Amino acid sequence: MVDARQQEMRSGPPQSKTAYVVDRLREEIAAGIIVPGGALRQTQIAMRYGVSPTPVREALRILEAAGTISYAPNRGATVREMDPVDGDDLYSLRAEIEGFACRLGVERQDGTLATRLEELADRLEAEDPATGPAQRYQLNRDLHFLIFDAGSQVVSQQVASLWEAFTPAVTVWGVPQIAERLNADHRQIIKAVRKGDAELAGARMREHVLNARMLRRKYIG
Amino acid sequence: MVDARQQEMRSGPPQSKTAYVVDRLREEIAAGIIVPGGALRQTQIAMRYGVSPTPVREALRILEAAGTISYAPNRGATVREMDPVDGDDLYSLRAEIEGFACRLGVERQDGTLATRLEELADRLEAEDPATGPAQRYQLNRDLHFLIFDAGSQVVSQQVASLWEAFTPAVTVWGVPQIAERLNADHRQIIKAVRKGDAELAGARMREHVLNARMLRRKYIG
DNA sequence: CAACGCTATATTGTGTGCAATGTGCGGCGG
DNA sequence: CCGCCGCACATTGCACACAATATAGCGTTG
Repeated sequence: MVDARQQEMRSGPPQSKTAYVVDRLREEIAAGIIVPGGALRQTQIAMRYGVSPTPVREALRILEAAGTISYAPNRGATVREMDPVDGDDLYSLRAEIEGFACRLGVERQDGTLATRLEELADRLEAEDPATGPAQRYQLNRDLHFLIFDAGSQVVSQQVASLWEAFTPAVTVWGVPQIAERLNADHRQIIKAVRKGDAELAGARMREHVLNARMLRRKYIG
Repeated sequence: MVDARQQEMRSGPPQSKTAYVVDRLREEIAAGIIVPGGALRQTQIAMRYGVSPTPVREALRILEAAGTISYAPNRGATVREMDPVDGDDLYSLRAEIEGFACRLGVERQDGTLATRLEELADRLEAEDPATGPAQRYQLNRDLHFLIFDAGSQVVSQQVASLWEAFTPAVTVWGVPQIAERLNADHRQIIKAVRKGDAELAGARMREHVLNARMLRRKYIG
């Protein structure tokens, strides 16, 4: 047993090795340690994480179903690479879906939502830029799903599945100009949430995602 | 080896047993042979389909990621049951997504789309009601994805993943009044496709799905 | 009599071995 | 010298055996 694994699994309830491998692979893909197009050899991954190939295979199936990796029968898995057009399309789709999910969330919110969002936005803006994009990405994600979860679990899950197909998007939070703009968007959305104006919040969320699409094109290419 | 399996696998290129099990489970869930809430015992399924538990486990992971079944650690999988509110929410989400996907498809279509759609609509309306809803459901699905695939592969895949979470919806095609109305909707959408009016087609697709939601509530819910 | 704990059983979770499949290199023939 | 065939290796796919975990039923005890 490798130390790293026990470290990781110490916190929280004991999870299955399959779940553990899924998490680790997601992390490493998001962090760019495993590059798009790179082959994922199951025996190699198994040794790397100190587990047998069986849970690795299950993890790969899960990631494939989520769209994070692509799978060729008898030839193994590779990290999915996305051409720019597809990336734009996925952002457009996100804009539509998250606009809707946000509307639903604001319609059905209890009174505490806006306050909890502000707290998250504070922490997000306070993040030290030196810590890398991963932290900010995670906080951003939490912020979005705080709204969606207030609406409908099933809808929120579907949005989550869309984000899975999209892990490389972490990188946008590495560009200060982008982060600044997206944070400003968040504040506008939260204002609408506080007013309880679901239509407005939804529309702003939609614009927010379209902004992210535009900014990514502009600064990252 | 059970005959049934060889029968099934004879057509087309040899697929993995995991894929085979996924297909079979989907079928049986869609057909109502495996009822929502029903437990899915992996050893039982393995024997039933003449494979070992290993590919069954992988299939269950895939279906779980797709949202078709839900999974409790150490306690096994059950066919996901959807309460009416969640069903409505999912239809609403589908309306937004498919409206967008349809817009995209019509914008990017080549000249043959409308004709191919009409052909499918003809076959769908010609279906003998006695053959049960599964055939019509499948044709309906083909019709929808013919449009979506004309737009963006990645978007279409995301729509597909949403349909997966939704297999029990087959039943709507068992009610003649519903089928009739949905067929009429299709014709209206196809008219807009033929005109190349992406906005209109998208709006009609959106309405079409909202109609399905309403009809399901009225005749089934 | 009720509630608790324990044990027996069923089911899932993981590791390991081997078969099936695909890939790349080296030799053979043109 | 170039192309093709076939063999050896690497990798995936599947089956099976065993370990870990949850559940149900029974007996015991307050």
